[in-house]
Amino acid sequence: MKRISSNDIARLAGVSRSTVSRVINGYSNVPEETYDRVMRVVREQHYYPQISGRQLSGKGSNTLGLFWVGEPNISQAQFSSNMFMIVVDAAAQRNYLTLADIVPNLSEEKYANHIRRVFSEGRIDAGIIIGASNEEPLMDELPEKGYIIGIHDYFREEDAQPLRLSVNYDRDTGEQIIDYLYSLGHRKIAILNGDLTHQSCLDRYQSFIRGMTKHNLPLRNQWMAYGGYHMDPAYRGAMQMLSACMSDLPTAICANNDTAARGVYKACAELGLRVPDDISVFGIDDEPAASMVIPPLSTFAIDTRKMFFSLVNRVLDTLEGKENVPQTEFIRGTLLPRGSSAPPRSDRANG
Amino acid sequence: MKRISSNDIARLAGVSRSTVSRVINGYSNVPEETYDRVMRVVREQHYYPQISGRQLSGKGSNTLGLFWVGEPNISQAQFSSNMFMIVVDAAAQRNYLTLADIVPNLSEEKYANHIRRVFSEGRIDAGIIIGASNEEPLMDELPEKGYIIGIHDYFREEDAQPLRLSVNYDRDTGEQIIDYLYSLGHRKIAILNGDLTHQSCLDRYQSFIRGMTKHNLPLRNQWMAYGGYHMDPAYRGAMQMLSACMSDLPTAICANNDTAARGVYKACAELGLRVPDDISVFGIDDEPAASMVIPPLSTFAIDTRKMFFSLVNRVLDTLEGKENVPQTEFIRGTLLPRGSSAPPRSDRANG
DNA sequence: CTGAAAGCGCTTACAG
DNA sequence: CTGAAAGCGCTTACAG
Repeated sequence: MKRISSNDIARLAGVSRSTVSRVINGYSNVPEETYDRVMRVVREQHYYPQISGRQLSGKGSNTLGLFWVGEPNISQAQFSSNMFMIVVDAAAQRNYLTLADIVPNLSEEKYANHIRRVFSEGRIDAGIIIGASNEEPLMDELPEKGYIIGIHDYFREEDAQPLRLSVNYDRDTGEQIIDYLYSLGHRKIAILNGDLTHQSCLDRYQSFIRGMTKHNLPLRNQWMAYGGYHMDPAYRGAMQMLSACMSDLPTAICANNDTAARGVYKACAELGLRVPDDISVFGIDDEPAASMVIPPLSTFAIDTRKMFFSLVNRVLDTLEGKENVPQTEFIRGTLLPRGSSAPPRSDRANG
Repeated sequence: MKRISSNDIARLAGVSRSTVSRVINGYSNVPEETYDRVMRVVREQHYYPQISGRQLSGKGSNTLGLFWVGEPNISQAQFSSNMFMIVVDAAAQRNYLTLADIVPNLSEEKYANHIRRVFSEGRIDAGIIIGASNEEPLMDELPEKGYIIGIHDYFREEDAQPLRLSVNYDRDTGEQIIDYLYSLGHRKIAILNGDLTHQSCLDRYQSFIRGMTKHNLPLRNQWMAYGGYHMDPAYRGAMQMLSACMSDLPTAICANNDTAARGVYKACAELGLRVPDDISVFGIDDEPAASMVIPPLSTFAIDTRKMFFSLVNRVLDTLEGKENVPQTEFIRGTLLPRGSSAPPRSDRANG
């Protein structure tokens, strides 16, 4: 497979490589006649300059990195699996290609090196990172080295870094859910947390607490547990929590996301607790399945597309030298009550 | 951001760039002592050679292209959205990065050029293509130009092309579904097709016909319609078909995939037809929601992961010069009856 | 075993 | 307006 080079185009068009380059890059100092002559040959030959040559002479790669930190097999978490395509789409709309890589974690040096390598080899102009914990040192190192990164779900108020951008979830998600459950009459509410080193989980947890405190609701240890992001850990967390307090059950339980809420459904079914008759269940995300489960899951809808378009656009703005690009943005979600939440039984009996 | 070059490493290690290159590339003719000295500096400096330099001197990019042809907003079709991540994962397992791009279609020259450009610029060593129709001329042009491509759901028996690989679905999917429905007692079966220029849809359609013919079942025009891949077109297709033959309804309806089957659910609900009491419904794919809808959807489970691992591995094998790599593979699926299919009412009344 | 040199395909001051 | 030349960061025959 012999590739055509700018030399071939130059020869065919009867000009020098310099001129070919000027035409390709749309420089102004080329007379129309020359431009047309060169451009015709370029089109005829389907010529596109080798990116390696371009890059070596100082141009960018027009490529956005996308690093997924975590399990690649996310069939259970439908919500996450869309993120990939949304980032590619957002980048494509600005004429960037997306170079994607998956690493299981960042704590092992070899995986962190994976990311260092992609930046260092000059394959990408900037990177999007999904799944990094808020304490990940690489998120300091990369921007310090001069690389522009955009991190999903990451917030560091104290030390801003001009080259580190992020996008975040509503910080009062938990409070909004508690407010709603409170308005239904719930006073005994349980929380199933995610991984608190992730900003959103911490925010949600704190915001649940804020809501509970505001309404003077009891914060009981046995009504708090780890549930994670997937069905299995949430199922186990809910089983353990609920079976330990069968004599004094909460009337509602809030999971860290919809997939975890489905784990709660499973635990409830197994313990003979009906949703929402015996216990109300809330998720977060509004993943496609949320409206299809029985009963339809009450949740807090997240606009993933909006989140990643905001992040990608701000990263590319920064890369292209735009000034005053906001470093982070909190994308507001929407409370979306469905059949899985109802007034607690005692209330309904009374009213 | 000043990057370190092989020159810097050479200087720090007291050798020439040639030797640095030999060490980096693991050539055998380097004494251990030299190797260690250079490698220590490489590690200390977190040095990774610029790919543009490497590529220009004739090395590959270690990158696999991934081209998605179609709607980027696939929130409705959960099944497809996993494909992206699976390809990235499969490539990562073989130490390739994945360069992804989305184009709405291939019939417009500008989008076809998008793909030509990515290959031509030397960004990728080979490419995976999802969503190309079986008649797409670009699928001939690319391998003829010397590019290795792996196409999802593409089959051309007549003219094989050594550089064109593909992965395909079961060719008797439809027949297996018909066999099962027949065994339940169904004799009046309707089909909702997808886009017949896509190999799988054509295969499914032909295989439905084969099954119907085998069992001497009637092939009626009014029991065949276009339903596509998404809820809306399937809903419309089912509405139109069913409302046109209310006096002589089919007892079962087969959709082209699970998402389309959910459109059929919606149409049935609207027409007052109960699933499966009045009509059985079958999907294909076994997407996550299939087991969650009410009633749980009978379907034909596809192992997407297996499909794409087969495709990616064969493409990379071919790229790496392996001999006798199979050009295509048909990945068998599994019939998965659930609550949405049952014997037709007349049978149950009788039996 | 190892260095000096050529070459890969571009872009961009520089000179005219 | 345009060409010749230098330079980007690698790898790889070639010589020694």
